[in-house]
Parts: sequence; structure tokens; C-alpha cells
Amino acid sequence: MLRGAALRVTRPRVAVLSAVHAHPHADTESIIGAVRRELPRVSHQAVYDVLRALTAASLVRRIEPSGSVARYESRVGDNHHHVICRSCGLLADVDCAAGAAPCLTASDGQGFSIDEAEVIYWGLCPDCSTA
Amino acid sequence: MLRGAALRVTRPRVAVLSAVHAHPHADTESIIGAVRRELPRVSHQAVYDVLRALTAASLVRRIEPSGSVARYESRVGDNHHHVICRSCGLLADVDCAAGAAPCLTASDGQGFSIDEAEVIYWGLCPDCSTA
DNA sequence: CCATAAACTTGACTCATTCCAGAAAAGCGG
DNA sequence: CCGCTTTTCTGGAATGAGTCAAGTTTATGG
Repeated sequence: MLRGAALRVTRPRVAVLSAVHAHPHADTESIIGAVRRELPRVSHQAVYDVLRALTAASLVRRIEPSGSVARYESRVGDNHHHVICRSCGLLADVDCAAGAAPCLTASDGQGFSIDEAEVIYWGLCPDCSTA
Repeated sequence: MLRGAALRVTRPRVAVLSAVHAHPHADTESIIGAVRRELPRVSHQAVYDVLRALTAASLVRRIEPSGSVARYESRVGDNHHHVICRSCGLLADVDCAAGAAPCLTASDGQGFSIDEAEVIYWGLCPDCSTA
């Protein structure tokens, strides 16, 4: 995957990429933890750099919900969205409501050339909902 | 407006509320600046507190786009969304594509009880688009 | 196997936002 | 209009995710 994106294959990069695949929606802190279980000597700076490089190469996607730190996921390019629980912060994937990339059509784009529509559904997860 | 929300009417609150109405999509720093033009002695803490109270009372709405600081706007309750320019950060309002609150229906809500759908369109503003 | 550009380490630093504790002001019943 | 209670404001310090910079190491193409 890294070579396919014209990125050098280094141990930290492989470890970060695996961690993101193994822990979807993990925040940076968790990823650093997961990476250090394999490579105890990586700096947090390296993880930040790698995550930025992977995001720029579209190998991972960065999500940054209001009131939360940045999280990363490995599902890319499939135009899916997210639901977040207002109470416990649980984050889940949701497939796009109307097919491929419907949300790209705003009724009035103000003259902007839009390339992505990001949708976040807010509510309560099943557990918090019954409680 | 403040009384209607059962909030005490204080000078800082009035000033903050006016500032948000006068400068849509302003960040906290700008709001502090605008407020101090009228009331030079308000602390930044007061502005933060007031903004939180106003947000909780739904008199203003807080928006927190990725890679940006929190911004506030006075349009509330009309289910509108936002377009953001990837290049210059310009933020504009967009009315909801399909009427009242269409985005509330996710194809598969994972069992969540959803109460809001937040949509952010990313792209280039007219100016950055031509440049 | 070598040169070189890209990636990593270390440690300090930024900056939005929050926490704290004491001082001040608003609103209410009288 | 007056005190009392509650809420809000002030000022300063703290938090913490994320960034910067300089020097060292490492992957890769020839």
C-alpha cells in the first residue's frame, strides 16, 4: 500500500498503518500506544508525521468531530459517513443514504466547486438511548 | 432573546450576542475583539462562558470545522449547512439540499436515535477556484 | 555498495480552551 | 427601593493536542 502511494516503506509507517487498520476510529494517542507495543522507540512526532503523510496520500482518513480529538480510519474512498453518540462519544460508520455520492449536490453551492460532502449524524447510541 | 431563554441579562451577554449577530461565523478571538470595542473590560473567560451558555440555550450555534478554531453563528433551528474553502478557509451558509430536514434519515442508523445531521461541503470558493 | 533525499528523534514551544477561587453584580421577595 | 441569594465575572495559572526546528538516521535509485 505504501509503495503504491509512492511513500517510503519505513517501520514506523508500517506500524502506524497496521494500527489504524486494527483500531478503526482510534485517536492519535491510542495509535501511538498501539505502535509502541511493536516499536517502543517511536516518537510521538513520528506518528503525527506519518499520519499526516498517510492522510495526504489518502491511505487513511482523518475525522475530527466537534469536541473530540482527531481520529483516523482506514475506510477511504467509499463515501461513507458517521454517527456519533452525544452521551458516550461512540462513533460508528454509516453508509451514504442515497447511493454513491449524492451529498455532493448542494441546492445552492454559492459558486463553490465542491469536491466532498462530510456528514455527521448526532444522536444517542442504543445503550445510552435505553438508559 | 436572553429572557426568553431564561438567562440573566448582563452587559457581556448582550454584547456577545450582538457580536455574533453582527459577525456571522466569527471565531472566539474576533468575538472578544468585537465585544471589547463596546466593553473594553470583559475578560476572555467571560466570553467563553457566555458563548457556552448561549450555545446551550440554542441562541447561537457553534461550528468547529476540521483544522479550524470554533466559530459561532446566529442562524439556529433552520437546518442549514456550510461550505468551506479548502484553500482560504472561507465559510458560507448553504440551505439544506432537499427541504426541511432530509439529512436526518440515514439509510442505516446502527440503532442510534439520531436528532441532527451536520453537513459540511468542502471545495474551493469562487476566488480560489479561478486562481 | 554509495550518495542523497526523505524520514525520524528529541525537546522545546504554541495557542485555543479550561480550571480555579475570590470579587462583583443581577434578580427576587419584601 | 433594600438586602439576600445565586449566578456571573475577573485574572491568572494550567492543560493538552498538535507543531517547529536542528541534527541524526535510514531507505532507495544508480
